[in-house]
Amino acid sequence: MKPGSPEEQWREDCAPRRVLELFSTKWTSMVLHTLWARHDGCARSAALHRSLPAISQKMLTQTLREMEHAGIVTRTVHPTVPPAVEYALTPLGTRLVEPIELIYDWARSNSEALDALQPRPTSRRRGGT
Amino acid sequence: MKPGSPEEQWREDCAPRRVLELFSTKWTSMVLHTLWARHDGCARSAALHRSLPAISQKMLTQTLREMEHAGIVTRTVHPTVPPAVEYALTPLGTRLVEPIELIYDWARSNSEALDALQPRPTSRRRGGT
DNA sequence: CTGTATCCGCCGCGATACTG
DNA sequence: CAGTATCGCGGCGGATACAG
Repeated sequence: MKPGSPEEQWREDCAPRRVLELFSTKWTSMVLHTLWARHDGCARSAALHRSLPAISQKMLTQTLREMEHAGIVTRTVHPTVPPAVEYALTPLGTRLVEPIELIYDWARSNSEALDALQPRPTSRRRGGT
Repeated sequence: MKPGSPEEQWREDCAPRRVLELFSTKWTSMVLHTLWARHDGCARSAALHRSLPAISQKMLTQTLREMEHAGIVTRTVHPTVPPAVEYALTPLGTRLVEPIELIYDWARSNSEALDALQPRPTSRRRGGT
């Protein structure tokens, strides 16, 4: 235990926080999982989009850009026409996949227990009767 | 690979999505980590608050409630005066800690690489000059 | 000590339209 | 095909005040 630095580890700019922020956005983990599980770590934008139809073009690009910036994917532009852009997991990103997959495994292993819970009393309606 | 269910696994109400939503809120992972790493899986509200001074009372309660609802912590009210409320990790929650800790480990192992990246070109300012 | 209620700013994210 | 710009809404989350 470090008596002098109880919570200093939670500075906004520390590595853990930076990573957590990645996953605080809606699509990061799904894009990461999809890229890895369904595209073997390398896919074009359109292919990813087909695997994740629910994501908007805007958020797909934005999410991938943040991931690129975090060093977990690379972005390669092939100067063809029409242009083709390929996203590939970096070794760093591949190592990040493992814990993410564990979370998915956890969720699936306990889906019964999770389903037994009420839908979600979260977010109360203001004008609710 | 399941050719017939390309993205049906991403229904809003499936277990993986439900879990991801937990971590899409700002404090869940930090509360989980803190409860486990600094309080041995069991702590009173005030103690947690002391370990995470940056969180507001409101968000601490709200986050813990969502975690309770997800079955990863229990909430025990001791009818004393003043009241004491104790939050404890469930076995389910304890198993969820592992992948979370791996993410922290990943972040710490690669903090150098992460630090080498630009601050964050994310979130562009709208009215920027 | 623990928790709820209210107000409110900020920004994540979707929809749409447009560029190369 | 890939990406950007813009608009608008919903809701996360902080501050504050109050209750048991």
